[in-house]
Amino acid sequence: MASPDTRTQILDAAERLFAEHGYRGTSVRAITRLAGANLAAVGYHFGSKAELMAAVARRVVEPMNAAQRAGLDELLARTPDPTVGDLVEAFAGPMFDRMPAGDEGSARTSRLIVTILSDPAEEARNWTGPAEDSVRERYLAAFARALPDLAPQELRFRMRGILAVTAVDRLEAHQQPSPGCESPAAGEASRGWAITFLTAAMSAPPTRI
Amino acid sequence: MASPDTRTQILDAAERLFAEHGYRGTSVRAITRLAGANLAAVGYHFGSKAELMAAVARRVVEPMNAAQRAGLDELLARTPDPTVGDLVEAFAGPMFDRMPAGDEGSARTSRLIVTILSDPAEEARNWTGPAEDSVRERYLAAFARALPDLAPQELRFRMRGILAVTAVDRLEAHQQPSPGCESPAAGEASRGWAITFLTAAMSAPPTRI
DNA sequence: GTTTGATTCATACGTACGTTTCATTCAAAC
DNA sequence: GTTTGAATGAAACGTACGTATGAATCAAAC
Repeated sequence: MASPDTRTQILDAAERLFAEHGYRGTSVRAITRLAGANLAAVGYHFGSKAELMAAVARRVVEPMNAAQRAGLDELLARTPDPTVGDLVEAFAGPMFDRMPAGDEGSARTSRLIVTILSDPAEEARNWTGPAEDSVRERYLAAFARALPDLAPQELRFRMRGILAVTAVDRLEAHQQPSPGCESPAAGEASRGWAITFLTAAMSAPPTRI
Repeated sequence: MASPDTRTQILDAAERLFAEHGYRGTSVRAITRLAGANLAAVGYHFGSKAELMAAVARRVVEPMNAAQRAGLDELLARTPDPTVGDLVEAFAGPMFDRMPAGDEGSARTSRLIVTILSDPAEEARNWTGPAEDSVRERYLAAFARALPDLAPQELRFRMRGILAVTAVDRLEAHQQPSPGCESPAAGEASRGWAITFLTAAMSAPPTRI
């Protein structure tokens, strides 16, 4: 299908640059330059810049989704009614765990996910498929069982909150080395902080009208 | 200084387009077209696209910061030790409240703030000044008094969480009319949901190592 | 009525972009 | 050794961008 892998090197370079500068802030020329490939290679292997971004997004989002799905499966195999804390851990945990790409790749992955979620480019709406939607719906149902008093709309709001907190934390962790701040330990600790923060938030009693 | 206001019309148009398509996704030509102004007007009134964005950011962020500052002042005037819930309300509330621009302007304002916070463009680092940093530091100190057991780093993480939840909620509220979902009531209710969510999250006991 | 200074206008400049084209390379199949 | 088809390479295409220029406009000051 490919050589020792021009294609993969383009994917790697694109992942890094898209994460750092966004979709519109990254040129095909910069990608191929970093990948050591020819400009036309993007067209040849992916068709267009947008399809390259979709391929990058797929490669990044899929393993995280698989981890979320596996976590929920394990949880439900142990007990039909997991606690809120367990659900938060299974859902948010994978966003903090190391991805196959390695150590620094982890932060970059999360940063890229934020880019995907928040990029105002119109193309961004089609970067992710319906796969992660189905995982989210499953978690939604599980949370609904654990929080029977919560209105569906408020529950949906809170699930968005989980995404927001994890994503934005990873974002700032990556893009701002923090001016005179706590970068070293924070990277390790933020996963725990997030679980604490989000478990308490999800467990809050329903908002009274 | 100006006509009935080419300058203001450019600011309005830029605010809307930057919010919808991001900094890089918005061209000076699109701005001046929407504003009914000439292409060169941006250069004349603001100097450059980047300086225009800075002016837009200033105009949007300043009143929200003022509201946050005023809320904290009022709170501290009433009691030296406000509750966590009061602080959350005073800090997060203004992000949901209507801005002078009017009804739909509110969502757009919040969306723009997200753009400012999350835009990967290098220019974005200089769009906001040190003013809002000082407000955040004051809230940080107030929260620290209300949550004496919390390590400073974890507190800082949680404050980022407030920004994340409010910002991302407004983001999705504006950019996705939600496929078959709860847009109508959600706009009204999300402020309350956010306060509930964030107050519980901020009040969580410290994370055990 | 003329001058003045601020604003608007049409237009051009130089650059960078995404994409396309077509020739070239190169390892494997025959 | 030749053929073949995938892969790479160098270069150009047309378009859009941010910015700059200098003439035209126009209300107010004199």
